Amino acid sequence: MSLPAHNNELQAADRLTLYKQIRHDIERRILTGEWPPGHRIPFEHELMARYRCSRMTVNKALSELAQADLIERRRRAGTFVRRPQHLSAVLKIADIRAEIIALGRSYAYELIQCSRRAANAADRARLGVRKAGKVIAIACRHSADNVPFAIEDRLIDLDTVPEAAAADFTIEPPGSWLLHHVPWTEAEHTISAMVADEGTAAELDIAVGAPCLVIDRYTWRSARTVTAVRLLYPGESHRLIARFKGG
Amino acid sequence: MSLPAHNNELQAADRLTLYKQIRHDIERRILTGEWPPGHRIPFEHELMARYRCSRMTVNKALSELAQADLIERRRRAGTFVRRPQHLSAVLKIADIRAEIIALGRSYAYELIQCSRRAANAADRARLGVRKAGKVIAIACRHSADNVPFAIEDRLIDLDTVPEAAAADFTIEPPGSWLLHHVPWTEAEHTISAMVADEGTAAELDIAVGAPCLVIDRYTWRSARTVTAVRLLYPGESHRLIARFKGG
DNA sequence: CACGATTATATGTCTAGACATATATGTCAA
DNA sequence: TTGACATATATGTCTAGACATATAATCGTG
Repeated sequence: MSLPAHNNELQAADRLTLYKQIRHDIERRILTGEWPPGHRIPFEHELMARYRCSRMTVNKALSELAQADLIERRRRAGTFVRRPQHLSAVLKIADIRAEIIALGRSYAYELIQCSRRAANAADRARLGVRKAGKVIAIACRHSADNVPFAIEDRLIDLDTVPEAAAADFTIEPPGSWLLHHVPWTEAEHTISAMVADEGTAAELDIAVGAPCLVIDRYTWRSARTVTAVRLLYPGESHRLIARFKGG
Repeated sequence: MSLPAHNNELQAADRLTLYKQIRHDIERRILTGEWPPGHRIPFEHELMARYRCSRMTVNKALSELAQADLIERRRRAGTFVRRPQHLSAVLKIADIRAEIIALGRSYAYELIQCSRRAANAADRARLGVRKAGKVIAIACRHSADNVPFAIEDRLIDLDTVPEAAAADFTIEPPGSWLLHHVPWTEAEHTISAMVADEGTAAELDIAVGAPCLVIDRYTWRSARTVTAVRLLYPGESHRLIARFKGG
């Protein structure tokens, strides 16, 4: 158990670079429970010997695991497997048009209403701005295979995104337009449920009183409000989602 | 503009380490739009000169930004600001007990039903397993300030988690127990909406026909099913959530 | 025994090199 | 014009050191 420790310790393919092999090796031991939470991972100098490499290489592997919250590193004490405090899922909310097309279904878009106006009190509250600027208010509907998929009710702050005044939202959904014209924003999402009132039921072609999933998204870009949107999905077409990390 | 370029280029506090200052500096330029999507970030050797440091230091900053999908690196071509393809939010689903306590509200837990049985067809479908093993089926309710907060309907696979047979779910919520005894699982979430039927309405103390948010979570651990749970939240107590990255 | 000062040590960051590798681009021939 | 080939170059990984820094453990002292 001494000579080619290299090959004994690693079971990943050789095509991976060394630090990635180390990272995956440690990740595997954590995820399978071989090293449970609280377990002290071998010191860097021990891993150097085990994998026959320099400390920087070991450090790169451990740094990435620490960044992913799988391990915790404490000076002088060592490196420990973390206990996940909360489930954490990555919720991917694609551009609806792209999402439907990616599902291989036909996409249709209808602009229900679009107006440009000075922000009223309700608009300002929704956008979280104080002074009265101009906004675009949009209502539209996304359909997949000619069945209503979601309705969208959106405000765009024209002070932040003046280019939006020139966009043609009869052709392009505002979400898609924004995604391509106002990149790298930050957003806050709130998810809730509601029952369809008469107007909603008509727009989504469902029964009054049927459940709907609501996603409210508020988007900004370095301290300036960009847009606020409410998306309504019929409850049965259950919504997405995905991925891991957690206990 | 030549001598202490160091101080000209960076505006972050000096207490940060150099590579973090570089990372934040570049991140800021991307997030404010100074460097829009597609923009080529200076080559590593240019950043070395700009920040007066070695290539490894620049590389560490850029590697982290690449890991966060803010930039894309292509050999021979250079490093470019990425266009975010989809909104991506980190949805943190805390242990309900911990979540309520963290909100400063009083937490109460009631076990409604708990039984141990051989998995029937419905159980197997829900857990995604083929062979018939033993399961624990649990129904319980979480309350905040004596108001129903969520009801939980859960199956635990005893083949994967035999220790669960010894747990006392009259005292500890199964989610909390699992979090502390079966760490580092993976999970898939589905979010949808439904209206309360009679039973649900009674358990959540809401009206029949009121909206509910539904989170279905399926949890596994290295190819073995751990648990499947359905959480029902009254729709008004809108659900959480959070954070950024996206266009 | 309690508590403050000292020391040892594991991680955090950084350097100045090196070679590997993917690929954009230019060159040349068909 | 096009396709095959060679070349240049930016990133990817790695090394063998160095010093910094936080802190666990130890030692001394009251």
